[in-house]
Amino acid sequence: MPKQVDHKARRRQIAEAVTALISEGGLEAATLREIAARAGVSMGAVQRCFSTKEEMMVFVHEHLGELATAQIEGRIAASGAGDDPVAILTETVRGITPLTAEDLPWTRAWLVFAAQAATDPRLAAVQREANRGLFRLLSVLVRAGVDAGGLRAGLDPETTARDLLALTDGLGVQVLVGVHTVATARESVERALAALRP
Amino acid sequence: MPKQVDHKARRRQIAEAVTALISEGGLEAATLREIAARAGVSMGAVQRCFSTKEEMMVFVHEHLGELATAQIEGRIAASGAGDDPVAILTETVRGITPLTAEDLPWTRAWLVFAAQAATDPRLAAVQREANRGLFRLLSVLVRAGVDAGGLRAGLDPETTARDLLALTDGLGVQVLVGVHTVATARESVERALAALRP
DNA sequence: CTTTTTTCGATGCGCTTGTATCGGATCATA
DNA sequence: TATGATCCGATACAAGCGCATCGAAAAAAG
Repeated sequence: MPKQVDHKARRRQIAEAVTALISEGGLEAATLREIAARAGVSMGAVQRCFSTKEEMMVFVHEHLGELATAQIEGRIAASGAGDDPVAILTETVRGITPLTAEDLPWTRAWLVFAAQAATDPRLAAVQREANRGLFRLLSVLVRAGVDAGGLRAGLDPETTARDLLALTDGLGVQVLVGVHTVATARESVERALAALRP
Repeated sequence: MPKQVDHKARRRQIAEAVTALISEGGLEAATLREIAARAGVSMGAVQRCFSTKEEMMVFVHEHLGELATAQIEGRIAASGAGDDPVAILTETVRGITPLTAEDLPWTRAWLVFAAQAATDPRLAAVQREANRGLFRLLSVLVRAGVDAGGLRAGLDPETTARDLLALTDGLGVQVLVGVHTVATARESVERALAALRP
């Protein structure tokens, strides 16, 4: 048997390089040569991990989604939410909102991918599925929260979930554009969450 | 004197071609050759209107902003709002929200430009100024509405304006991604506006 | 009708991109 | 240690990009 390399790890490593490049200089800055240089590997290594660039972009998109999921789960665990649906909902919403300056890089990358997905059918499928998954999660949490009495009665789960997603996405855009700051975004999302409680 | 062409009109014509191409295939679809073909002129004509492509993109960005302004003013005039700040606020917010399927093309183009502005300092200045203008307008309208009694007392003008902008931007993203539809976006924005009234 | 100035459409150029190719280095196995 | 499959890094290549150039066409002025 010949030399063995950890493909999974390498793909992640490359995905992080792509994310960093995109958040700094947009899609056009993410060329194969720049990606290889940033990831610290050769161009040939990148080509062996992804047979085409489109396949790479799909993977990066999915990887970004997984990072978001990890961030959310980390928040839930760290907050000791247990199985309180309201606490889980709170941390989930916080996890997808730019709350500090450290969140700006992935927020920029997320915006670029969202724009790309709006005009590219293949990425649209990935983005759509990720967003629908988030939508379903929030719906379930809102319904459970209402049933448990932690949220206002009469709250429609799906409407509430949709509006929460719209708010966090909008905050992301507005923070990047400079109308909102991370501080006002934080206040805004806390106010929206507080308004759901009885 | 030699042949004369209407540069202003041509620039608008090219800007509309660029917007259409971007809303169909993203930034990468907007090459000089495609733009010229779509606008029905030669590549040389495009080059005489804009000395560089970046200058063209800035103009297109500004043009998109002017279209939005025109759409808002058209709504205000058509609704017979007069000088009622609440009615003007309502039509302004509606004007920047994707309410029907016809709004999807410019929503896509707007998202692409927002993403581009997040990573390109020159476009960022344009986008930032446009958004701040909108923010100031909404702030003034909210303050006037509160003073006139058409909006809830105790409403902070700047906070309310920021949140309205975040909502409309978020609705744009979510509609394009497929979580919201134009119908639910319409309901959502009307609900948000209704919540401001006393 | 001639002249002159601007616009037009086309072509060429240098550059960068994504992808394909290939000899040599590398390491588990026999 | 010899072997042979696998990975590496560099280079080659075609395509497409934005931009520059140039002769021909067109129209107002003499």
